[in-house]
Amino acid sequence: MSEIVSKYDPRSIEDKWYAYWIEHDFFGSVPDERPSYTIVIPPPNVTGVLHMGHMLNNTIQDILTRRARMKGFNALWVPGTDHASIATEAKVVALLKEKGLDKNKLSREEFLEHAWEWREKHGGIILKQLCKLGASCDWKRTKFTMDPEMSEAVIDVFVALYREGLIYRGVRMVNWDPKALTAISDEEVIYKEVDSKLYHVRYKVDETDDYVTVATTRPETILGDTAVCVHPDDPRYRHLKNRELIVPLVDRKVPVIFDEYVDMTFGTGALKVTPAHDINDYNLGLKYKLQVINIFNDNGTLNEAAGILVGMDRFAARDAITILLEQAGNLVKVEPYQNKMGFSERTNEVIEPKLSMQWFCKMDTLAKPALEKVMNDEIRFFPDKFKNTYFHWMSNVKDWCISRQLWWGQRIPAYYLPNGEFVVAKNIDEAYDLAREQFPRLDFQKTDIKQDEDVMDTWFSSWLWPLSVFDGIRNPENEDINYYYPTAVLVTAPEIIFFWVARMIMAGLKWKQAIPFRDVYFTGIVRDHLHRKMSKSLGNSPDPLDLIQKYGADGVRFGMLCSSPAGNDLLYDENLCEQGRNFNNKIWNAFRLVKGWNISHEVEQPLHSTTAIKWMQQRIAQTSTDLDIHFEKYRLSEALMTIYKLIWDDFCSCFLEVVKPAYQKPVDKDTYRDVIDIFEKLLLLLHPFMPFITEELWQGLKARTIGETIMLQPTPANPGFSPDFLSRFEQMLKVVENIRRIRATKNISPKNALELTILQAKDDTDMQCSLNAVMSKLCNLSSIRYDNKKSEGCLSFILQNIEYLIPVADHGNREEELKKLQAELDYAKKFLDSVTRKLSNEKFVTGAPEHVVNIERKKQSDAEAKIKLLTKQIADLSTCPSQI
RNA sequence: GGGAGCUUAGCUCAGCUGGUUUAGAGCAUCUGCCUUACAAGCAGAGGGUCUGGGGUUCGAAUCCCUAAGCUCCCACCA
Repeated sequence: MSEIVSKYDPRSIEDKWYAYWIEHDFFGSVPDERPSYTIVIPPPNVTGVLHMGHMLNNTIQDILTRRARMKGFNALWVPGTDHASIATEAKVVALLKEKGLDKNKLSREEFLEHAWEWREKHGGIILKQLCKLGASCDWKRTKFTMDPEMSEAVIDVFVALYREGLIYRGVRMVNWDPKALTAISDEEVIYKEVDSKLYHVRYKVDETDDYVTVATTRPETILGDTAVCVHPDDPRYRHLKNRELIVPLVDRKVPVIFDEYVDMTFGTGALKVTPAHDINDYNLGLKYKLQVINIFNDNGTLNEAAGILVGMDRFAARDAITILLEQAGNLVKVEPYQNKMGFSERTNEVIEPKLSMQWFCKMDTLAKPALEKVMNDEIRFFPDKFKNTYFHWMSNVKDWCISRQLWWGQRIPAYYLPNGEFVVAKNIDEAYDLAREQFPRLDFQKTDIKQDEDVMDTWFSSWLWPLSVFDGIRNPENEDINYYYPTAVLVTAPEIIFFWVARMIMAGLKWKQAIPFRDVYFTGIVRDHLHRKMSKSLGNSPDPLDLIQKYGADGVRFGMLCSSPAGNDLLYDENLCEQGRNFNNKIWNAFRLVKGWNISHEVEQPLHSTTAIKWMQQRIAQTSTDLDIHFEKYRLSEALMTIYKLIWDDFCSCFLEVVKPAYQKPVDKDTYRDVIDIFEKLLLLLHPFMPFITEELWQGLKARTIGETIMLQPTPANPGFSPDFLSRFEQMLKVVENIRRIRATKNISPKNALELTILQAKDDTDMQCSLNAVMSKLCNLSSIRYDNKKSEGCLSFILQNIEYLIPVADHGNREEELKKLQAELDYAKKFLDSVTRKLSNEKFVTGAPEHVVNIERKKQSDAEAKIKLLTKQIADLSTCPSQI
């Protein structure tokens, strides 16, 4: 125990306990008889550095894991990182550039060496940062999506799916990233609204002096035009049947085609067709067998096929072409135009639709069962509104482009023979054997076989994650996979519901015939208090490690969780962490108080303590029940708030105030024992949310032996509670409040004892005596008297139709008192009115259920009684000319 | 263009199948206190016609319609 001071200092404590937990392997898990509770981490990119989104996401996972552990599950949280092909490769390329190295001048092997070196050096940063947060991952099980056995599983899956016909190779229009020089999937394209221009360009009709004007946002693609399309019903263009047009600048003759695809109302109703550079044009090209002219190099510059401006970048070419068109008199007009453009998620480069040979994974047969499992709630989404999103996407799912023109990743296991034929196999040896078998007449050596240059999409390894971390692909019946799978819950962001969540469900059903997780908890986006997304470029994202340094991991965890129901964005404000830190401090000081007491074996346990202990125990039992419900529904912030109030309001503000001994007096041993016991239970309930301070105090509360930890204690047993007792206690606290209000308004020091008179027949039941004892302690009452008539010189209040009197020397302003009473009376009358109106409505009395009517009747009689009392008070006060 | 969701106190949010709701919480605010655990605190107080308008019902924050504002997702409109 460090020196006890009034300010809690997490820094001296957190690292110590984390090291202790690691040392004793408390996070570790191996299969046993207990039920399993598994979470696999959404693997952060190896390039990643901890940001606020990770903080939120991983705090939630840690809370769920720790809670499950204490609930008697064999809980396992599997950590790991993702190789993130594009992001990492871009990073390594940039780093090499700094060193004066050009990726293109390196061999594949050389580049990969650099990449691995980079990942050895920097790849684990984010996981170390998670330790600071208190993450209770089983680090011995840390996986990386490019670990040899993980990669092997990916290759196995590719080969198997290929043999089943679910993976195929084909020429398609793909989203090309001219900066990263790779195709990317539809999900990696982000569409943004941009201000651009609509260019109206005229094409000469061959063998006439006529012109046709088309509207385009991309005049540079004119160089690749191979047709102009108009609507068959468009009267403006009927005369163009069988005509040809001349493409400006390149003087190519192209046909006019007629297709209903064209929107007659847009622009001039004539559409230029560039099959190589637009998906719709491509489709038209297929339909009308148009020539396909690719005018771009992979890096987005014009190639030889463009004919002019060769080598110029596509955007520079746009300006150049515009000028050329204008000079030739073919630019009719240019107007401002808003349209959506696709950008690469990774490089933010404008996507270029490009025709290329790629590998695809067929989705429809995989998607169908995966859709069902969510729609029938076998997999539950929290919040469930994401079911709609999921349904929509899964019902219209398109094939997945899984090849990437990169080096960092699992290389496509397709092997090409010199003549262009290929086989798909796990490795070169198998490929060779297979090729021999399939092409017996071909003459080739093993060294003639060349593996495909491309790697697979990162998500093609991540979709296997819940299986592959347990080696469930290569070894489908091993002990781990059968014990830990399906996992309990996936905690992730809604942005990757298609990238990842949907595909994991498909993979789980395909390879293990079972769902990968029972629940999915979608976190929101972390925003600043101005509702702006936290981002590097805005500079509004605090460094989580700085926050931990300032407020402690427990404080930050509190801040993250305090206001973030599933699916809701978290409006982060440093103020929340401050609240968390204050809470730490509050608990810390409660601990100081209790541990500072002298214990006496002679003193009897006072009645007020006995009563308060009984109450506190029952409040804990009641709260435990609430917590179970909150956790079941993933209402984590509500769960935290529930404990927060239990500790701050009930335990500190009320309970400790009752049981704490008078100044410099000792506490009796029974009370001490029970207080420690109660404190311990509270720490257990709080532990999943604030692991460090709870461990520190739990260790200090009683003598513990090395190797003990709060982490592995079971949550407190729930002995049940009496709602009647709790509500009586609650009412007593209302009396306390009123007495305090009188003290506050009349400036009566808490040191001056007061006499309380209750206008009621004497109640000396055990229960009432107990409650009175507590009340006396909390309000510093010298006596509690029962009477049937009012004495002079008192201030009074009414609760539950019982009048309470406190004698007060300074009687204060009678007018003011009258005014207050009158206001209270008015309120009561109005209330009675509304109740009476309800009750005199025959339809209500006959229509409403009996218990509802009874409630109203009770309200009515209570209100009547209250009015009577208030009226009497007012009469007393105004007839008595000068009280006291 | 299609779809989903949101709008309750200054802020962030609860409010489950309509009925102990003339609406709760935390934070913030205000007042009084450096009271012998804690000023990162204690005690007390104020604050909302539940976005507007209609409707259903004995009864609506809750269900329906409608208007406005905001947010997100999906889609190949040049």
